[in-house]
Amino acid sequence: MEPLRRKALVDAALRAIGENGSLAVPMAEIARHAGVSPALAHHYFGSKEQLLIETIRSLLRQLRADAVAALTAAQTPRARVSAIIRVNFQAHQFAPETVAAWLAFYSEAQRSDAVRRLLFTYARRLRSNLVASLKHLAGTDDAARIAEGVAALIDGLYLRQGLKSAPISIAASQALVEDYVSAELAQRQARHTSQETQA
Amino acid sequence: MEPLRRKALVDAALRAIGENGSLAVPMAEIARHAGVSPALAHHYFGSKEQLLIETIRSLLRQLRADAVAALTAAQTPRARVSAIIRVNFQAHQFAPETVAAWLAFYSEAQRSDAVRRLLFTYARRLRSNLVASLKHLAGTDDAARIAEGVAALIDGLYLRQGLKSAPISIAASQALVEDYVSAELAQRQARHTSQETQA
DNA sequence: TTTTGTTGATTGATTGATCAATTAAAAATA
DNA sequence: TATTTTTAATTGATCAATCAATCAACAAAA
Repeated sequence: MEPLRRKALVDAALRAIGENGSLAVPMAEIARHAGVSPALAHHYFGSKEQLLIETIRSLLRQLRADAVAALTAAQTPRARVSAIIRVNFQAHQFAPETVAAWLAFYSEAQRSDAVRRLLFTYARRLRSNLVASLKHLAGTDDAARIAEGVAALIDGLYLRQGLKSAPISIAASQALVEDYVSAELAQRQARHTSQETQA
Repeated sequence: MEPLRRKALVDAALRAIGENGSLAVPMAEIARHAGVSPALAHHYFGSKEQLLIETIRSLLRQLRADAVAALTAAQTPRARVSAIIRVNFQAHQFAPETVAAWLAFYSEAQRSDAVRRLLFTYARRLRSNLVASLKHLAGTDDAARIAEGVAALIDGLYLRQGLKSAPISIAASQALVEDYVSAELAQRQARHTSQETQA
């Protein structure tokens, strides 16, 4: 029973948080979503905070699995970059409830060290993956800079999607990031070429 | 007394929210920051929600004033774009307490229509200002796309700053956005030139 | 019988909001 | 000016609601 209940409660927490747009959703509501009593949620997770942390872990685990799969399929460095971008814009990542949950977690990171560590670890891995691929396409400095830009763009587009007043679609958001990478690489290419011309 | 108290309470709310990283800060703590009793805060604002809304209004008002000043000083379209970017990266906008408050407000926008409307209005004005200037430098479609990119970049860099695990400085963040604009405009220029060559 | 799963009832703490009471300031009146 | 009256400012005390957490009790399975 235990693994079943744990999964059901984690899924229920994500759903409840998404619906509510806040981590301040009562344990009772989460438990109701999972079809159990509030007492049982405490029995298995000990505290609300622990359940929330497990919920974030579950989100990140899924994201990582998707990323690994996408990266394995990609053959060239440029394709790897696109794969990373694509994973972050996957449909279920952009589902309103998921976006709402992410936003709530980011906000919570300001108070909880544990949550901050989790999000930080994810951010580092994302950057690391991006830099590794970009290094084949640009110098170390440019790779780091572009990686930071891509990560910020993804976060920003995510945030704006969360406001629902989104002026652009998911596909357009993804295209915007792709375009950023292309423009930056092209600009670097041009700089490089002009330097050779000058020399 | 009334205007004095209102201002003191709004400032106190911003500070308390920033310190706490959440809108869930008790009215009593906000009142304490302002040196008055909790009852007085209710007396002047009626409810906690109203005080929070006035607090956001105050933030947006300041930002708008800064933007107007910066835009007035800028002479060329490109300088206007830089001015808008610069204002958003002003030191006091990046103060930890301000970033924390912004994040909390974004999260709150998912629940409160009033808050969402306020943030949406600000986002629309930012976009409008950007597009107006960019139209002098690129076509309508490109202008809209680049404006969205700039806005998303600003939001994303802001978000990442909020996690404190910021790998890059404020100046570097600002430079990154500037570079995005330059790269996009250069890419457009290149596309345009090659088309002429082909023709 | 022992272990595991499960819940209803309850508790203790937090907190937004209210209100009667108090003080201080201002206005009106003598 | 002095006195009374009215208005504004302010607070301590308290209420009512919410909620995480606990626990004793019960059911089911091993």
